[in-house]
Amino acid sequence: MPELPEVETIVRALQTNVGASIKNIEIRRKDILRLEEFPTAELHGRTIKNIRRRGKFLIFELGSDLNLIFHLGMSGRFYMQAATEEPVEKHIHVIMNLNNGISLIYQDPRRFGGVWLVRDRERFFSNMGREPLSSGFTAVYLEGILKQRKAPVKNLLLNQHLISGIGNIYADESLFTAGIRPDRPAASLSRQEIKKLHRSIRKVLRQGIKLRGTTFRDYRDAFNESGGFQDYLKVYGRQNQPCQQCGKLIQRIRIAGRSTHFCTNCQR
DNA sequence: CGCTAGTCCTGTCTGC
DNA sequence: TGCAGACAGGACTAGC
Repeated sequence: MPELPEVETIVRALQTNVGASIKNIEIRRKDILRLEEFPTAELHGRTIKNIRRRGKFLIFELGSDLNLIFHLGMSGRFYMQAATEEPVEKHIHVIMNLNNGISLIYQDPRRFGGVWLVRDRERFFSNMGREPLSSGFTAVYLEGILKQRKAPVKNLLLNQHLISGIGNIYADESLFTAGIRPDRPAASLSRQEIKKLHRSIRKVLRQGIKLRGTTFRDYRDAFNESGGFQDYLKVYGRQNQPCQQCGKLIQRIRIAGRSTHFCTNCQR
């Protein structure tokens, strides 16, 4: 469920724990661990040097040689609570108790997410596409991704090896803002359209972050609170409702197995 | 190599 | 109220 703006929101809230150290870590479900070797003993006593995001991944830097990395999948949550509070909810898989009295809780009912313990962070992320809000994500880079490819443009926006962090909601919203149908073959976009799409992606993601993410169903931030961007969605989840720009009913189709929302009049 | 369909899992909502 | 079926902010993979 969480895409770039949601993970970014969580990371920013967790920053208050930088400098704290890990008293202990409780792994309640082993199958959420994505590595055969997962030496939890190495985590004890480690100081959290930094907390950051890469794409949809949440990274705890525990020194120059160790990173604890989470992916929230479709249904994952990551939140803080006082260590004195009992973790009562279902599907809590990891609890990290810090020496500042805070417990960090990782919860994921569907278990599409995962946890990694990674020494070489560069290598772990070597196959990932550029960050859409970084200076490296230019219109020229986007053009390079889209040209010569006949897959629907939306598929390519969702491909984490090409661009990191965009998911189903922000793909649909970016394409609406750009006025481009999601099922257009990528190679059919003109240079002007690519420029518009590039600007739209950045604009929509920035707005998503500013409003602290989208709570469409069950996303919650690190304080277990809802986001605000759901009130500003133009197409996602608005099938059969009138387009706010032209009044035509928003359509829902299926692209690459994902439900896809767009306006047949405003997007061409 | 590019692309699509199928798969993993639990919870929730809709319609009969 | 029960129950079946569809669907969900993701991402691998097998196979064409």
